[in-house]
Amino acid sequence: MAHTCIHWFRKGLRLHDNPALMAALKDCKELYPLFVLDPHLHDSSCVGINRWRFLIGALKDLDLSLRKLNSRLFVVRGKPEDVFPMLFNQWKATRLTYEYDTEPYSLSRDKTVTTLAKEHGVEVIYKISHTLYDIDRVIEENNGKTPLTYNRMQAIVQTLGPPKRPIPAPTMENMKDVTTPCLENHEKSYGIPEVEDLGHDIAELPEECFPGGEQEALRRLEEHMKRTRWVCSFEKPQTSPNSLSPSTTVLSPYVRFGCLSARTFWWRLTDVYQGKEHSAPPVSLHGQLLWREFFYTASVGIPNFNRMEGNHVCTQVDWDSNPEHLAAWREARTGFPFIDAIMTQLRREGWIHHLARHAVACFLTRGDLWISWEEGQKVFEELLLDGDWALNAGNWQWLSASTFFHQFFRVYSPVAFGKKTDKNGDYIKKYLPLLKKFPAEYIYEPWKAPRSVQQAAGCIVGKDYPQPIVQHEVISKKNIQRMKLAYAKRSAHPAESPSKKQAVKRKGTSVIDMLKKKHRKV
DNA sequence: GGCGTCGTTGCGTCT
DNA sequence: GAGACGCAACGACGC
Repeated sequence: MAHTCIHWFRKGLRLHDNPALMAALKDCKELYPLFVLDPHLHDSSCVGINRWRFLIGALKDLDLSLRKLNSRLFVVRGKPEDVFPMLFNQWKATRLTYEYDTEPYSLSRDKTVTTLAKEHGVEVIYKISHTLYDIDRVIEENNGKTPLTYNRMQAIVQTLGPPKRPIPAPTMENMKDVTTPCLENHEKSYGIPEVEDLGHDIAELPEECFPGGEQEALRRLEEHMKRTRWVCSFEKPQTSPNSLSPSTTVLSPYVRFGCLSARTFWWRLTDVYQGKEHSAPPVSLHGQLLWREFFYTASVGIPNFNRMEGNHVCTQVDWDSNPEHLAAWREARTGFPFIDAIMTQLRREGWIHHLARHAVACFLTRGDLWISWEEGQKVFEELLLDGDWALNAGNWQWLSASTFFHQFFRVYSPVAFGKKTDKNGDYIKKYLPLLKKFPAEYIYEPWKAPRSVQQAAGCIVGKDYPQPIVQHEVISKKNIQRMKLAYAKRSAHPAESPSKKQAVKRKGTSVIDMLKKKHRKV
């Protein structure tokens, strides 16, 4: 039987390494490539203008690639549970394909849509291709426990072997019996939205640094893979958070939207490494992909992963609620030029270096402002092009020393850290031109400059640029003590403690182990 | 259960 | 300029 198939693009905005799309093309007579603008996911309150533009770029690129295969992309607005019953009927669909996703919202959404599909007699096929591995399989391999360290993660992955090889994009040969019924008013009914459609003010549209789309992703990948020596010697901690142009690949937004397949990236790196001495995880580029896998695994295995409450591995901390401080951080007016420059770059370009994220995240949480990592998570979710649910939640927990990382006395200085890689403060001057004329010795702490120096620089601290909102030397020491207290409370309540919890869990499974042993004896 | 080791990327000071 | 050390001492994991 020849199928009428809807392939539902969500993440996975690409043609290469797209097994669900290939499954759609099997025994297919009519193909409807679909993207649903879901109000739950595509809302201006949680998607910043840069991310919205990136998505639109990715969709336009996808449509362009589909046209080359005599097909088109259909964009439909609405809740999936409303959209699909309508489309199943209208298109007389017999099959629905999509790429599996592990986010809690995606899981519940897909469950609902699958039920609806069954009610309409539509077969559902999904494939795993967003992550290197089947995440459930990773947890299973670890005896059902979620790995909480990278080392453990590496050990599991070792037993699983290398990830599957990516598959090529469909060709005209795959499409020879397939048509996409398109009407003349396709643009009107199923067109791709424009940037202004989400209600952002396009007059404030910053310059686009990282255009979305699969073609750009593959171009960018190849551009970097040509740099064999750089790839082989790549060590993340050695790259600079405050260089004037990115010191890393900036492939993360493309991997996040699935414009670039993680497996394609992985195996392309393997090609480059072939026969050469090269760096290794956790610091290598392979290592970076494994970090992504690590946080995806944690996000699947740990309930309430994006929250402190109800998250049993997360240290419970009595964070302050301080709307003024939070706003100052978000709006780049903390009075610490290094922090403010990073937050400016984030808002303007949608990407900041990983270590820059560390600096501002530590500052917001355990370092200085003592504000919940969940607040930071929201801001990153909105502004980062690569804002990924699992990675964002995982890294915020890491940096706030709530989960995974526990050496809370290692605090990033908003003054000293940036100096290590940018003594003159060129990065600060790029993003905060107000401070352009400040001499290098005061650029990280302009409030220390004598009045005459401030006047000569044309920028008075307290008038043109804010006073620092906290005294870092004093407050960071105090916060280490507060962190210590939070940890003490944690170990005082064994049920809340992750290690004890795991122990309880182990005890629970030991019953099963006993039963197993008994079974073996029988 | 106890103990030792290790942990992607801190800072400031000393040599 | 690079490396070692004290800071005060965390949890996860493995044996």
